[in-house]
Amino acid sequence: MDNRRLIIDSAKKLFWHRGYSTTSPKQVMADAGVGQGSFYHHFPAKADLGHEVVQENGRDLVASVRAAMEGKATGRDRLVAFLGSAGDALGGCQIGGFAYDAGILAEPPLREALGAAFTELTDLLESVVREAQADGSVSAKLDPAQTAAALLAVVEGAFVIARATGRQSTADAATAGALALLDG
Amino acid sequence: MDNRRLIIDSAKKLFWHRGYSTTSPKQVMADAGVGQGSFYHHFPAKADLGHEVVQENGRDLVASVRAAMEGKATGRDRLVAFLGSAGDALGGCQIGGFAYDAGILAEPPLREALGAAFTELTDLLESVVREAQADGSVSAKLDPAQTAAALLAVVEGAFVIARATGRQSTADAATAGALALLDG
DNA sequence: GTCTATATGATGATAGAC
DNA sequence: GTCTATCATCATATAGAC
Repeated sequence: MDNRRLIIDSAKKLFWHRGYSTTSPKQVMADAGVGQGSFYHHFPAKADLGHEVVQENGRDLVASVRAAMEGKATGRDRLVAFLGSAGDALGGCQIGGFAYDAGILAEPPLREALGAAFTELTDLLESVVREAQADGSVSAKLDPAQTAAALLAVVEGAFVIARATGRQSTADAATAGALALLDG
Repeated sequence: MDNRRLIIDSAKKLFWHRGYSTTSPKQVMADAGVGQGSFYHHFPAKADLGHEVVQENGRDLVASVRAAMEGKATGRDRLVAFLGSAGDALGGCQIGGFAYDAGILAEPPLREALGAAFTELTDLLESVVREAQADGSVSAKLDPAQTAAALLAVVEGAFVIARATGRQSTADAATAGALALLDG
């Protein structure tokens, strides 16, 4: 119905799994089933679509992390739920791959949107670490900001390693190791 | 033989910092200071150069990790030295970015070389975790393979986060947090 | 808003002379 | 081994009709 929405949804999926620079407008049009005229009417330049996609994928990721944490009894359980984000790592992180995409980094608005998404995720995790320390499920000795950063890095790294090796089990090993350290 | 080396060295640097798919043969030629005739004489296709680069960057990374660990008194100190690999994260990991590059993943030989490099790093780290447990500098309760995978993931993730936010300090926070967990 | 036709430059090469 | 010329294809649009 709404071609603009069809374009964005296709681009979100394609930029996520195949990369921004390595996906052409033509591929997006084909996937969305819209013509060139429609595409360039809604997005004068590819970067305009990219900006929208980085923002939406960032929001989606934060929302899915919040959803995965919902209903968990302790702060530690919520952190465990976050580590589960790497449970299907072969497709790559919704936004992590953009950090290595020269086409994203070359465009200041896209770069800023990417940084903002990571900052929001870090802040969310830090607040959950504090909750976990408050309810006694995680050691009070840990620095909340650094612990949150480490957990986010483990998950992002797990995506990288899984894609590099082609084996999901390498991501699972990383998150299991991180959990053991957290509980240690 | 000299131009071949110049081409490889330029490509190693450019593919590392700017990505494989987003760097053209022409850019490599310009950086290396060689002409098209020379380039295609040594590397019939871009992927042939890419294969060489993935292998060399993998070997270089393993070698630099080994060098950083050398002379450290305990296994834990060697792991700390490895965490320091993310001390200059804004340029990206020598091989980590390839995991999100569609042009690398689409070529089986490049993909295999990438996976092999990660496997070698993981194996190296696992052996160091075992040494650390043997000398008492790291808890014997930890699973060596999972702990090694987690530490590698932290470092790879630190590169991703630093590039996404544009701030080295976000990588430093992640590795500091990981060290605290390891010592915890 | 969408269509088709057209334009410009880059990419990843190949051909043949030196 | 290296050079210059050439080439097909693709990426990224723009123009104007409907």
